[in-house]
Amino acid sequence: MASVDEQLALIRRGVVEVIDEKELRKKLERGKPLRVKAGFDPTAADLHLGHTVLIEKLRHFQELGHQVVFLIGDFTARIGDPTGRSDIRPMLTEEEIRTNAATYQEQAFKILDRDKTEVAWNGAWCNTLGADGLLRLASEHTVARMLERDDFEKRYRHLQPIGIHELLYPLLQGYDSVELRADVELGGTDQKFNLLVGRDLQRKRGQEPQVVLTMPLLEGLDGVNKMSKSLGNAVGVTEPASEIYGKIMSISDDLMMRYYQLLSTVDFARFEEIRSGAMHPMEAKKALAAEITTRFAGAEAAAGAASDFVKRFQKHLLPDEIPEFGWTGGGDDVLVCDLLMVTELAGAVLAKSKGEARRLVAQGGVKIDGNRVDDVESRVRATGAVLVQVGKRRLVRVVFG
RNA sequence: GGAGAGGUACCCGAGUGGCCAAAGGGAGCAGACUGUAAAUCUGCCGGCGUUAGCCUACGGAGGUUCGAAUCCUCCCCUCUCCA
Repeated sequence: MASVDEQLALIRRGVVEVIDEKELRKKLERGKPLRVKAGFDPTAADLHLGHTVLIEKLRHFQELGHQVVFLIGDFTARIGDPTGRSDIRPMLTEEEIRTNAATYQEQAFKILDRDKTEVAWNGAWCNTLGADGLLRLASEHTVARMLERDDFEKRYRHLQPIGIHELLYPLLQGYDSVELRADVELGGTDQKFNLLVGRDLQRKRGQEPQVVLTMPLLEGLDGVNKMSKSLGNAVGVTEPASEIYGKIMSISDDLMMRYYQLLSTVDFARFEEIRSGAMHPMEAKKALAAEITTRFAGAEAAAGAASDFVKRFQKHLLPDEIPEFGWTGGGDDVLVCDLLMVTELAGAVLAKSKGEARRLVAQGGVKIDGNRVDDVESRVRATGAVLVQVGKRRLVRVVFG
C-alpha cells in the first residue's frame, strides 16, 4: 500500500472538500483498508458522465487498496432525493427501480473492478427497519436542523410543498452509513448535508464518524445546470460512440476545461498546455472526446466516431452509416414536408408535426440529396432513394418502393 | 377545525368577459457567422390546413353568456396564519 501522503495526494485530486482531513489521515495511518461508500439512487435508466465523476473517485480508492462499496439506493430511490429539487418528485415503482439498478451496476463496472467491489442495496435494511426503527431514526434529528438544509429552506421560503417523506431522505441516507460502517462517503457538493447527517448518526450509534468527501458537480452540455437526464443536457454512458463523441465536441471551450478537470486522466502538464491555449482548443476537445468515448464505448468505436466526425462536420462529407427508412406512403412524387414525417414511428424524428416540417423547410433547414430545399411545395420523385438532411445532425436515407 | 392566498403552454411568469393560441423571459429548433465551440444577430416555437379557417389548451366537472383563462357552483391540489 502506498504511503499515507501518496494516498492523500491521489484522494484529494479534484475534491472540493474533505471533512475532516485530519480524521482521514488518522484512518489511513491505521494501515487497514477503508470502507468507502458512494450511493446511487436508480431513478433513471442510465448513468451519465455526472455520475462517473464519483465513480472515478471510487476507483482511486480501489487502486489504493481500499474496499469500495457501491451502494444502490433502491429504497431511497422511491422517495427521490430532494436535493436541488424545487418540487416533489413522483415515486418510482419497484419494477422501474429494479431495472434501473441492474443497468447502473453494469455501467459502473466499466470503471470499477467488479471483483473488488462490494455492491449493497439499501432496501436490505430499510425494508426491515419497520415503523419502530424509523421512529428511532427520526428521533435522532430535529426539524430545525433538517430545515437548515438549503433546498428545504428555499422551498419553504418560496411556499413550495415539502413532503414529510422527503425530510426522511437525509436520515435514511445517513443510516446507510451506519449499516455499512462506512469510513468514507463520497458525494457531490450538493450532497454535503446528507453526508454530514451520516456522520451524526454514526456518532449517535457509537461509530467513528465517516469522512466526507465532496466532489464538484459536473455541468451538463448547456454549461449551466448540473448534468441531469431530465434537463436533457446529459451524456449517457451507454449512448452510441458517435453521440458521446459528438456531444462532447459541441460543448463550449470553458466547459471543456471543466470536463478535463473532472473526467479526464491527463496529467497536470498536459492540462496546463490546454488551458494556456498552446494547444488548439478544437484539438484539445477532440482528444477529450476520444478519451471519454474510448472509456465507455471502446477504442475501436471511438476511433470510428472520431473519423466520422471529421468527415461529416469538417469535410462536410457523409458519414459511413446512415439510417434508412422505407417509404410506404406511395405516389409518384412526394411532398418534401411529408418526407420529414417518415421516421416518426421509428424514433429518429426529423419533424414532430407537419407544421414543424413546413417550418423547417421554409427556414432553409432541409436538404435533399445535398441540395437545400426551401419551398414548402417542393416534391421529389419517388424512385430509388433520397438523402434527407435536417439541420446539421439529423440525416436519414429514405428508400422508396 | 377556522381565516386568507394561489393552481396559466417544457419552465418561470403577465393576463381578471370579446382585440387571447394567451405579453415577457428562459429552454428548444432552424438560419447567418464558426472550430457541429462560445458570444452575437435573424426567424420559428400546440395540432390540422396552401390562405381563410377549424380543433385542442389556462387544475377538474358543471353552469351563466351571443362570447369565459377571466363571472358563478361543486370538487381536487398547494401555500400562509390561527388552533
